[in-house]
Amino acid sequence: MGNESGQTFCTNAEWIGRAHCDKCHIRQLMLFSELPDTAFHNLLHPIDHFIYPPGSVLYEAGSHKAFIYSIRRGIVKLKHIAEDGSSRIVRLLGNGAAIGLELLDDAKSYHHTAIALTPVDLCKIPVSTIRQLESDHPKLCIHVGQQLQNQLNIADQWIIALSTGAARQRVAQLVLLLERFFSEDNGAFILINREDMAAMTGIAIETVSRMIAEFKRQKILYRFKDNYYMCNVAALQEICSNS
Amino acid sequence: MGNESGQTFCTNAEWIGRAHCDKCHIRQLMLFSELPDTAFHNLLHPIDHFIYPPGSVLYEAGSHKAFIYSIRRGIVKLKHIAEDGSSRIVRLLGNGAAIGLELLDDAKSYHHTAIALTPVDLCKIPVSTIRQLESDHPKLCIHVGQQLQNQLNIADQWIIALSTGAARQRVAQLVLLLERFFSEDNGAFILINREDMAAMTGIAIETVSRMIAEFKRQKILYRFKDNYYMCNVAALQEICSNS
DNA sequence: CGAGGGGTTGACGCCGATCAAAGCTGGTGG
DNA sequence: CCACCAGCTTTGATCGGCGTCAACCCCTCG
Repeated sequence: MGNESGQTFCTNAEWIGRAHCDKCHIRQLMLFSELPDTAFHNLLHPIDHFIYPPGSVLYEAGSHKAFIYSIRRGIVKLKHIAEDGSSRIVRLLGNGAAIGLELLDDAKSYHHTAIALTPVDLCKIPVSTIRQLESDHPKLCIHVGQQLQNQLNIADQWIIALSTGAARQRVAQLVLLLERFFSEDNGAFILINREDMAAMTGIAIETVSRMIAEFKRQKILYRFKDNYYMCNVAALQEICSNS
Repeated sequence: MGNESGQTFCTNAEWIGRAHCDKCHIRQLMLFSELPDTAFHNLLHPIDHFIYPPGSVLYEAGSHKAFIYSIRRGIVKLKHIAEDGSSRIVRLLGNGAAIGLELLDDAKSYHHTAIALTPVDLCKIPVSTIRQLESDHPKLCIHVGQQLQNQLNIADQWIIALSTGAARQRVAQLVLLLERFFSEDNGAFILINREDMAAMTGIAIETVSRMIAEFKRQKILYRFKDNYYMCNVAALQEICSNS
């Protein structure tokens, strides 16, 4: 329902350069933690490092690329687009997450469309490179498993918290989720737009807007600076648990 | 919202015996496919084989057991129970699936309550045994990954198909799901009860009942024998795609 | 035969989808 | 610097769908 804003022109990623995993200062947070530095010499296909602006489409559902993406910094939404054009966001993923892992099993194509929600700093890893590293270092397999388990936990939460109950409760859960996962050091977080909120909760844009506006009027949610907001966690939890 | 029917008395599993994985005729379908027969000699803790009647609780969310379950035959529902007693089913799993895998990562406790929906034939595998096998046979790790990827796919479908759209569409999707995954050789499948359908789709029992009754009246869904039903797949798909 | 549990159906009221219109805000160009 | 515009958000009005409460049916089991 409605086009992805900016999708048409924002795919201009900035290439930062060849990735140097052996010197990566955040590797312990990423897919390749625990691999020795030497693992990255003599890779068949190189790993590249990019920064994508918000709105960039990293990949589209059904397309046949062959890359896994490891998110260094930023937020990516995984979206399902139905034939009738309506869309549903099934997951948000942030720092340290890996996306496109379905290629390692099904091999055919991506299951979702991945779009940058914020500026996204990531490494683009050829599937063949993953396979090479996996065969040299079986431990990598464990980390892939952890990534999957983590995404499964997120998916379950999505069902339980964002897809269950009345609209007010779902939106409250959504704000709590943004607060928990995406707030900066100061505790403030970006309020994503209403269209995305609607696609995350499965309710209409106008209803989402009404709920958010209501929270703002009640000072449960208030602007901190620019598009950064803060919220009253206890009040939101109260709303969620009200039958 | 209502007790689990039969939950109170049905936990009397029948112990079939010590599992002999090396002689298991369906091992290629299970978690341990591709492991050599010798892998199962000298296990620290034994693997047991059970049959649970419908309604049995395999484990409860938050409990601290230390077993993975590999389903040989039957259907298990994974359920989340909220503090207010309402519940949501997040997944159905059938032949060849492994449940309780979260113990391999988080280690603390189960994330859901697992309940047998049909008679369930399964093997109960101590976590320590999985770890032993994993360290001896890194390949097992790949199969755990496949299980997780598969469950992630199911969870995504749950969000997209069962938690999105109008009640009629969700129930149609649910019937299609039962038909696809759980029909027998003759194409018939068990119609689960309305309470479970409601917990799967997040809509009220009465509304589910109305939709199912409507499908029956329209002959889109009809009794085959006992509690086995068949359905008109094309008609249901039509209902799903009607905006 | 009665009791009880699940399924179905009816009545009613509210929540939320939809259509419509009016703010707001940031960006652009005169 | 201001006017204008486009896109997003908010708000209003309306109506249908669905949750809720309640009654009734059907089947099974004691």
